[in-house]
Amino acid sequence: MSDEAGAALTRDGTFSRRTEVVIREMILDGTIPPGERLNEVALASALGISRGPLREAIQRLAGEGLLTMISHRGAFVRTFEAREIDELYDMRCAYEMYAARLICQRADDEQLAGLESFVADTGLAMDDTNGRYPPDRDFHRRLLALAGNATLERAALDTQDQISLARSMSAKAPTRAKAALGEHEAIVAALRSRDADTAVLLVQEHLEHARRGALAALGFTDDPRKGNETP
Amino acid sequence: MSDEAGAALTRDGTFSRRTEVVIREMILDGTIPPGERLNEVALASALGISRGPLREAIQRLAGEGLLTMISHRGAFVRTFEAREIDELYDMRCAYEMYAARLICQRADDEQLAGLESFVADTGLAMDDTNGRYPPDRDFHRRLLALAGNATLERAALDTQDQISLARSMSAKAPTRAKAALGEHEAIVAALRSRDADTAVLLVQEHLEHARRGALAALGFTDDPRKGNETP
DNA sequence: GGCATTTAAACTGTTGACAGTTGACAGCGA
DNA sequence: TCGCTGTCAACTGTCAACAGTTTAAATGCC
Repeated sequence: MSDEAGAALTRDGTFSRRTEVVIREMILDGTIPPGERLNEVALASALGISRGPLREAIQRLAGEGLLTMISHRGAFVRTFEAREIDELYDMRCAYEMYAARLICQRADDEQLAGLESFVADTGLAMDDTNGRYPPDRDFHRRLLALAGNATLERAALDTQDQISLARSMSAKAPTRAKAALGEHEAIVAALRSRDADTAVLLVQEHLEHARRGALAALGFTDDPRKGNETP
Repeated sequence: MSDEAGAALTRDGTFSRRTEVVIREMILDGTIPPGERLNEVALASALGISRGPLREAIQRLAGEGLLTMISHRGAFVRTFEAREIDELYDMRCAYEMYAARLICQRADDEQLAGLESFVADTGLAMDDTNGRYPPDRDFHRRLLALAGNATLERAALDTQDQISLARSMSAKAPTRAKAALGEHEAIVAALRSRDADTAVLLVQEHLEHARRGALAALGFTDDPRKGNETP
């Protein structure tokens, strides 16, 4: 990333796959902001490859929901309507609520202890974060990993990436760091006592809070299921 | 589909997109069975196009989980281990359990009445189906549509397609048609009375039955979370 | 005859060039 | 000045050919 673009894909593998990860990083970095078009000839020459493998990488990223493709007009970094963000949070709910259920069945105590100490450590480190809470993402990643379902984990991480991209449309940060930490602690406690119903409920409530925070930060004040308004 | 391959993509749109739907149909049809390789030059010439747009279609289908790509070896119609099928049923559970919850909140009585009459009609039509129950797929499609979340619906349908492909690895049909019908009726009843918790539970049980039936039909007898065995 | 090694065919990954489309700009007319 | 039209540059969609890898046959050796 700090390298020049052309040198960024000198490792092994096909150009197509390396290009995919480079562009994904550029999108999630903000190097290419939402709404911006990917000029194929410019991007290909910047990456030192031809348009063929670049286009293949673009197809895959579009399938992941990070790019929007319009016929004869090109690929654009995806932008999100309020409705779409709301739907993505539904997805997160579906994934993580079920993951919590799986964890109660499958995860061993050692794994849960690891998650618990992670929450404790990040709680100590969090003092003057001005409402930001960077470990939140990692907490959810670890949670999903403990469910022991690689398919579910990947799908959920893709959804996380889309939400992350959507949030990058606004510079406003969430302001509920301490609340989020407390909710994480409560979720872990429920998991440790293998209380699936409580864990699922706590995950749902936690994500509902996150949903409202995200929609507010992006300036979507109304109910996204009614009408749309741009910030 | 009944046309020759070359004439199958004469409608409007780009070659790449038309090729994508043609190949998806060929995979789900069984025209190209699981495990078979897609020979790019042969397939491209059969479709009357060049390898470029074909490869782009392949990338997208791989992203959907219908193809497996191996570097320098090509794209293969996906095959599934017991573990992967088990994971896919987890996904279905996550999607449809949450969909049931959303339906209880959002769907209006008219929509639920439509679903109810669909179940009633297919129940009457089902007499001598020898254990097969074709409307099952449509029931779940309708259920997902009523959740009012296009993102969730598409993801769930993709998972359905993957499961359908996995089941095509075996000719054995499920033998629980009447049980499935009864479970559908119970689910609809819970939805109509807006009893979210019951609906979610019934969906989960229904899908657990389907999971066991699928794994048994495919010859996976052991717990897929332990070891693997091929039928 | 069976097995390792070599060789050639087949196929994928990549490239550069061509063709059709889109969007913008200049020019014309009201 | 505003709107319409025709033209043009830029870009995407597509193609055919080249290069490197894999697979399979063919050869040689034990």
